[in-house]
Amino acid sequence: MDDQTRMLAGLAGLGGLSQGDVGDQDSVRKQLGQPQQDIGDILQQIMAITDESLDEAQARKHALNCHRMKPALFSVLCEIKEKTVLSIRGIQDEDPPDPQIMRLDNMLLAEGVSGPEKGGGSAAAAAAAAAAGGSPGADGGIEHSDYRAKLAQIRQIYHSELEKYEQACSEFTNHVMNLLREQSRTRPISPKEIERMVAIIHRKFSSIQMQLKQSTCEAVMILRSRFLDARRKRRNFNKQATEVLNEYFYSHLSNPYPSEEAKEELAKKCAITVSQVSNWFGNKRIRYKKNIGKFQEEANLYAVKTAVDAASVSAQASQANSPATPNSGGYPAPCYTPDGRL
DNA sequence: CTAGATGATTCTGC
DNA sequence: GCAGAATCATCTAG
Repeated sequence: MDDQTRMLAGLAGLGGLSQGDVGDQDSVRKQLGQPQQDIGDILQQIMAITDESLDEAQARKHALNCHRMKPALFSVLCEIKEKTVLSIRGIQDEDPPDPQIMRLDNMLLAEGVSGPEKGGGSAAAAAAAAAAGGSPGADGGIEHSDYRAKLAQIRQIYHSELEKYEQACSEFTNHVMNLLREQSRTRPISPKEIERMVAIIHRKFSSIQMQLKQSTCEAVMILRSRFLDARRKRRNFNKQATEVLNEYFYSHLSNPYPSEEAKEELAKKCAITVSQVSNWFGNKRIRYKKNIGKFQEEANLYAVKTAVDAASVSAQASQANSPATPNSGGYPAPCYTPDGRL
């Protein structure tokens, strides 16, 4: 039995007919005794509403609302609705928060785009600046503020777009809700259905929002990578720092592995970080080993230097340890004479 | 502009 | 976690 027949049967039932009498629409019409206002006509009128002007439609709607058959039709619709809603239920279960959107939210929060205005942004910028390496000076500051400015720009665009979406979403939701409330006078619409419709709309808008979040994340990543690449924008250590490091290296050539304390001391002397000292020694060891010949001259130079220093120190305290390398094992020593000549 | 130098990063083995 | 090695990206002298 299709819906329309069921509806007619329902109406017939309401009109005091027995089920057995409901054979076809004609018999219903006959039994109702209203040939000029039969159900088919009413349905026809409902269908035609969409083709009419607003005023006509309003008038027609009013006429339908006042029609004596309206409550009966309404209850039949309710009955049909009940069935369909039952079949729909279960499909539309509450879905858990989208992990994708959660990931994007977390990232935007961490990058200081969606979080509180001051905290995250500058923190992220500071992190980027810190990652840029302990290169002290004006450049770090410029990069820092530049990064912050760019991030603020992204943040602003993100928020204005988000606001637009939210506004559009709430406007659209209101509009749909009003429409549904209005329609609920002519067809059965439960508050739950309205709720579900609102949820559907929100889902649609949140998928749009996800696109916004995604593109914002991409923008942040591009910005970030640009600034993280800047960490490779290195500065050579100044001459004095290189000298201090070389002095230590060549005077400890047998074991050019400064202890943690020695590294700290060197870092302080050279105004660089301990990890930079480690990098420097790492690079130096490998490059020295690879091409001892090339470093020979430099090695001799520093050997003389340390020898001279040692001499002046030993003049004051003859028992003091000479910084000159005894060179027992470890890296090959440069060949030099005690007076500094090759 | 280019080659070499140099600081930083990444990968691998211990 | 550290050191060695390879590699990257930039700096710098010519």
